Amino acid sequence: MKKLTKIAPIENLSLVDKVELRLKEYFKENNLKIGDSIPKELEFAQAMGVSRTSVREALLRLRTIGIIESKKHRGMVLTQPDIIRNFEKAIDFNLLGDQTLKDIFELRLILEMGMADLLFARKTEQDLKILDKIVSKQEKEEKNTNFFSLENEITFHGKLYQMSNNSTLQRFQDLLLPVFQFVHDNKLPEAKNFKYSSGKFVTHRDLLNILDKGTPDAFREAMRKHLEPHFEQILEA
Amino acid sequence: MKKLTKIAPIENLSLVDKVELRLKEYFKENNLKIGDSIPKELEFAQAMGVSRTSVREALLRLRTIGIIESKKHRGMVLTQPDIIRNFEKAIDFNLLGDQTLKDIFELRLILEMGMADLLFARKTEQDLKILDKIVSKQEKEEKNTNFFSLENEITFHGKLYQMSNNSTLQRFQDLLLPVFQFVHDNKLPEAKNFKYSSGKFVTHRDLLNILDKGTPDAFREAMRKHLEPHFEQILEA
DNA sequence: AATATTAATTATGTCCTACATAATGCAAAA
DNA sequence: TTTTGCATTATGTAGGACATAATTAATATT
Repeated sequence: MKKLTKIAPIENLSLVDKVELRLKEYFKENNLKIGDSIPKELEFAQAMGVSRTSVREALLRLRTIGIIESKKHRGMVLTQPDIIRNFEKAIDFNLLGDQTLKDIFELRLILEMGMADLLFARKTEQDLKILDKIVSKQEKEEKNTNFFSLENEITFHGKLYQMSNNSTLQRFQDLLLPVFQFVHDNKLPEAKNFKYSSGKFVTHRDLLNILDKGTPDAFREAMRKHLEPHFEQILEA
Repeated sequence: MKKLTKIAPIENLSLVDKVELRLKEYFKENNLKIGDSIPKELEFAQAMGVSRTSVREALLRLRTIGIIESKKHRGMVLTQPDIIRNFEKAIDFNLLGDQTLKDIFELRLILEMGMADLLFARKTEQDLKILDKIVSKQEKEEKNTNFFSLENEITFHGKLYQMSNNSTLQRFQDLLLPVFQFVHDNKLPEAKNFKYSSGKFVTHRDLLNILDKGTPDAFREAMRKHLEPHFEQILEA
């Protein structure tokens, strides 16, 4: 099919798309910040020469993302978008495809491998005590076994995320966990009775001891061994 | 203030919130998957006994997130949500607060520290050649200097993300980069003329050599040194 | 004068009806 | 068989009306 080189493409933005772009320009031109009030729906509609319905639909997009918040009688203000919220909804609707699930599973592993320096910089005595409690409880339940328990993993590692003192990371992990668990339960059928196949077995106790008295490098080495079952599965794919 | 224990809380979900919940239930009850068609706006409105406008607002939320896609004359289908898209918009509107920006800056570092195993598992000869070109070009420009260049960082590390073969991570990085750059340019005033303060200087060439012939552990150690300027800044805060 | 109550106003939330528009399907003509 | 024209379809847009929660102002009570 030969392209028509003399005919320019027709702009096919919908009216609501255009309104949204105009809103963005308006916010930038006026240097609006989080917390600032913005004009009313009717004011925007009149200024743009469109119906309130179209303005409403554009604003509704921004509301969904979290860029604005609206109150009856008061109007609307700019808010900091919650960058995790819509990720939550995607998961809630069970609409992530296999490839994305796999990506997220890997992303979780990458984060676990990458957070050592933050943990060492930000650990407190209180944190270590709580971790000790978690590990002691897990040791009682497991009794010298190498079986992999996802629930214990989630408890221990969840605490590590908390210790990072990075709230975005924590919120992100709250979402990664269900995905991780879903993939683990449904897509990796051999995982449930998994035993460590090679190398030294690194327990949560080992990790905690290093976190208490070791170095970030040593922690990374140990974490890699600890996560070996998962790495084995994804790196062979 | 003593709670009234005999009075049940008033449900204050808006009508559109309720419609959204019903839609979610409907999708789950009918086991709908990506690509499946869903009923028309009017059909939903009639079935739920609400106006088309309220259904439209609920559907518009889902459309914004990417859960559904609508076509004139054809109706709507379920799609895999693009989990990165709304993150893009948050950045586009310049509405992230300082704390979130800092979190994202750290998140980037964590990802860099964590991706070694994927790189080693998925590197190709082609990848290494391209990296060699990138590094050679950078070496020509720099000529035995320890100055930190953000642009070179972005080029080199961007290629690493690509090599991970994890599309979510790549898309995520496309977003992290502008934030990283913004924070670097605007929030870390000392960064522009930064020199390495301690330890052995690890270049992109060093990293590439290890990636070619070394181990993931060695790569992690080297990467940590390479990223020392950034880590210094966040870990002292 | 201070406080409580009521009324008025405000701006978003919801509803309804009508029409516009892009897209598909079908029938007729070439 | 291919092209054109028309009818139908379902989302997109418009405009008006009313509902509702929340704020402000006015009035009544103490």
